[in-house]
Amino acid sequence: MDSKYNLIGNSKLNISKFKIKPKPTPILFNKKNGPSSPKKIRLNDESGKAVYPNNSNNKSKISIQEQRTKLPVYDKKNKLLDLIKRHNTLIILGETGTRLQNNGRIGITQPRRVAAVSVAMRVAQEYGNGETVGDTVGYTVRFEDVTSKKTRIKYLTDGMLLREAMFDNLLTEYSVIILDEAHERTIHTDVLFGIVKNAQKVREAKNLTPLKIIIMSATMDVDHFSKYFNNCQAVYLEGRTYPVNVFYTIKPHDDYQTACVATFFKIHREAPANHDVLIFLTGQEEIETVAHQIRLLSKDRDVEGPSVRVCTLYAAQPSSQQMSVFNPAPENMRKVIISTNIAETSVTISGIKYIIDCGMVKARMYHPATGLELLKVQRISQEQAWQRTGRAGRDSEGSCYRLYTRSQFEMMQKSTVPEIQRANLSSVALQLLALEIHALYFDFMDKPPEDAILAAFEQLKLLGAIENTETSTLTSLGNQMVKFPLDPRFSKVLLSAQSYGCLEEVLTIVSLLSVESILLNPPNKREHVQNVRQKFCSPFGDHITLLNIYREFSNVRQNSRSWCHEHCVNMRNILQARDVRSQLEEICRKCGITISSCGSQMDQVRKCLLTGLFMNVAELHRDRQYITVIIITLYLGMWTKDKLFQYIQAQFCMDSSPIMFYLLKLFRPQSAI
DNA sequence: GATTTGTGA
Repeated sequence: MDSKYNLIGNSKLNISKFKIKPKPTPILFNKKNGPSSPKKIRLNDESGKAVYPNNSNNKSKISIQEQRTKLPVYDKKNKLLDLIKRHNTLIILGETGTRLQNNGRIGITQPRRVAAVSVAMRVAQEYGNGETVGDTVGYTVRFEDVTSKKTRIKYLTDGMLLREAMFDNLLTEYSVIILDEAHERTIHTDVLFGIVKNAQKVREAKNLTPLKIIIMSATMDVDHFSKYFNNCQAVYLEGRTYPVNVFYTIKPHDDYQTACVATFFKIHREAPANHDVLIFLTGQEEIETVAHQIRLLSKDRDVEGPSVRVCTLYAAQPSSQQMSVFNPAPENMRKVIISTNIAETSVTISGIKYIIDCGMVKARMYHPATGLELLKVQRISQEQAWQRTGRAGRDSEGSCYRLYTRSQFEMMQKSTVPEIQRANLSSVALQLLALEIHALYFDFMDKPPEDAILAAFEQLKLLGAIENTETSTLTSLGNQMVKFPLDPRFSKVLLSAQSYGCLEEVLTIVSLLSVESILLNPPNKREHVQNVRQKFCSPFGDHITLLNIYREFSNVRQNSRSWCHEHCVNMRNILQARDVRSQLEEICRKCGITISSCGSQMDQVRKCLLTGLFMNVAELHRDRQYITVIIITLYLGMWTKDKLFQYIQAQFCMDSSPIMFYLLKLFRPQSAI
């Protein structure tokens, strides 16, 4: 188990013969005796978890039975089953599918939709008997429920199980809950920890069918998990991966972009053409500039080595471009993929021999005092570093170049701060209140900061979901808000819409605001974008502009793909908005809310938006900066938030008010109210 | 004067 990463390799590099602008510092790497093992124990069969179809095609043609016997877990199957039978809560380190004879369903959660769906398909296939997904083995994710009365093993996203828990906090449908990928510590998994733990306890006390809990994780920090689950038993499953040589730089390099380029060409000169390289950077802009530099330099006559295919990979990209990273390069060509942390867990690419890790990541932070979220580039954790390293050792031996020193590595945090400790908690607080739990007293594995919880309650109070911040019960408005799979601010806007007579419009706008941006802004087509969008622009603000775009999109009868292309609209995201919209519409209908349109009376829409989004109101200052009114008043220390709210409402109703109406998700704030 | 890591209901 300790020999997963061997440390071998040559530390002498010489890259000075390459011309790189700005003038490159030679990047020297050290071979150091790092930790002999990373923080991960994984079984290496993930063929069922391929994120994209291309990836699953390289599944070999051997039978399921043969594949099964080759799994590292195979020999330990009986021992494992025995342990599961004997313990009510169990932590499994490693990765496995499971089957268990019992009454009631087995629920297995995954952080991502694709994983839930593809693992369910694989397990259904394993089950045999000519069954298909939806029979004994099924899955439930948003927009898609492929289960039946027969279904005994149900895969679902962690967010989905959380939603189910809100209507049945004892999870009576299930006799076993398996929380997979628990080490990822998504907000949803973290809340589920407390909910399943409580359900197990209450079911036992009430003499109901016992609930078995299995936590599957790839982290070594078992003690933390075990302690939380009343010192339960933990099992290690040994994995199988190939050794990866790890190198550190001799001295620190602040300019990691240049260091990336230099290191790439060092590898490029030495390695055979079919050895692919994966580079981790923090964001779109960085990726595009490094890609540009590598493209230019690789065409330079003085540069030795095969020709290069440069692929970029980040979530905002259109999916057609994303797919291209899976196409193998021709025989005599090297493929280099430059990616954000999307390639860390969500997208798995085979054939990677080399990793270049810049050691940084862009992370979302939440500032409770102002209620604003921001993205900040910061050092990765050691766990993350090992995760990146591991992307090389999947098919064969590989190497990882870390663009930081050994001692910088040791200074890094051991593990990533769980999301729940750095997020806006208003949604979580609302969901817990639906279970009559006050978030301040919830049994978190890692408690979020108290001021973040209080800020969430403050927000819920301003929205009218609760009467005071100490309460554990919701108002009737709050109870309605819980029904929508949305940020509480958006739920509030939807529920106000009826009285403004504009639900038709608001359904669209809220859907567009709750998905990733539908607007693509390719840097080389800036003028085209401006021209083609002109006709959608509304003097009433960006929300109305978005509404106009959506309306035209839904009027396009044929070939919406080319329409999207022509108008630089992200097809994937606008289709997702359409799905969200119909889901929300359905929920409204079930609540008996009538859907009416305000025609061209856009001030109705804007007033309605304000009922939930008033915290984002900002003033435009002379230096063209937007400053939220909340920040201004907090800074001046004059007003309470209640007073602020009244002020904004009063201002809004006047005609020539100086207040700007501005949201975080807007592409170009332009509208004066 | 300029733009956004990644998930999820």
